[in-house]
Amino acid sequence: MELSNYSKIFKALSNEQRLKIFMMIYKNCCSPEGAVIGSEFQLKGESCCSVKGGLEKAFTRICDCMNLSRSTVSHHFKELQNAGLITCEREGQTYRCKINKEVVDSIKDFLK
Amino acid sequence: MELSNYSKIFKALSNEQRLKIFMMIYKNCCSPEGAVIGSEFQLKGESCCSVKGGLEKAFTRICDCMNLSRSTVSHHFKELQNAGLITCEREGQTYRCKINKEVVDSIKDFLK
DNA sequence: CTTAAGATTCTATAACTATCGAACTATCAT
DNA sequence: ATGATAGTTCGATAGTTATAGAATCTTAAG
Repeated sequence: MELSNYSKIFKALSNEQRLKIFMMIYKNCCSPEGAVIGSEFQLKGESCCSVKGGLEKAFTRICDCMNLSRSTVSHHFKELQNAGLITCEREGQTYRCKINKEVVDSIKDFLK
Repeated sequence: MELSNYSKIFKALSNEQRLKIFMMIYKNCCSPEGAVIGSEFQLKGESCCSVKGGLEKAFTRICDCMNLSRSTVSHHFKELQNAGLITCEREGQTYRCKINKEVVDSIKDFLK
C-alpha cells in the first residue's frame, strides 16, 4: 500500500465524530451480544449501544445518538468507506456496515 | 487516553508530507547504520537517507529532501510534537528528534 | 562584534472540511 | 396512491489547514 493510502486512512480517522462512528462499528457496540465498549467511547443517551440488532440500521442509530444531521452522518460514512475502513450496503431500509479488517491490520503492520 | 487524543494523533498523520516526515524518523532512515526504508517511502534524490549522522540535523535534512519551505517543515514538526508522536530538542545547531514509542503503541492498542 | 546557518514566528492566502438544511430518491406500510 | 421512513446529494457557510515568504531569534564561527 502506498503512503498516500495511509494518509487517507488517517485522515478518515482524524475527525473526532467520525472516529466515534468508526469505533462504534469497530468495537461492535451494536452487536446482538450487546458488547460493551470502553466508557470513553460511550455515547450520550446510550440509545445506540443498548439497542439490539447488530450492525443493521447502523445509520439511523448513529444519527439518533450523535448530535449530527443525517447529511453529515452520511458524509462521514462515505469518508470511512472511501478510506476503505468500512463497507456498507443497503438492504431495503436497513443499512448494514462492517469493518474491513485487512485495512485495520495494515495500519498495525505499518506501525510495526 | 481519550478519544480526542486519538483523533489528534490521526490528524497529525493525515497529511501526506507530515506522514512522510514521521516515517523517516520512525523507520530511522537517517540512522548511523543507514537503515533502509521501504521503497515506497524512499525520497527523491535520497540525499536524506544516504547521509550518515543519525537523527541529528533531522530538520535540515528533511528540508533538503522534501520540496517544502523551512517554515512549513517547522509547522509539521510542531504538529507531530503536539500530537505527542515525537519529541525534539535542539542542541546547539543540531536538531534531534525521536519517536514517542508509547504513543505509537497506544495506537496499536486502540486498534486491538 | 559581525556574519552565516539553523529554526521559529507571523501574516497572508488558497484550498479543504465539517456542518446544516432543503430538495430529492428509494423503500416500506397502509 | 399516500404517507412515513431511510439515505443521498447539493449549496452555502464558518472554520481549519498547508503552504510560502519575510522578519526574527539563536547559536556557532571568524
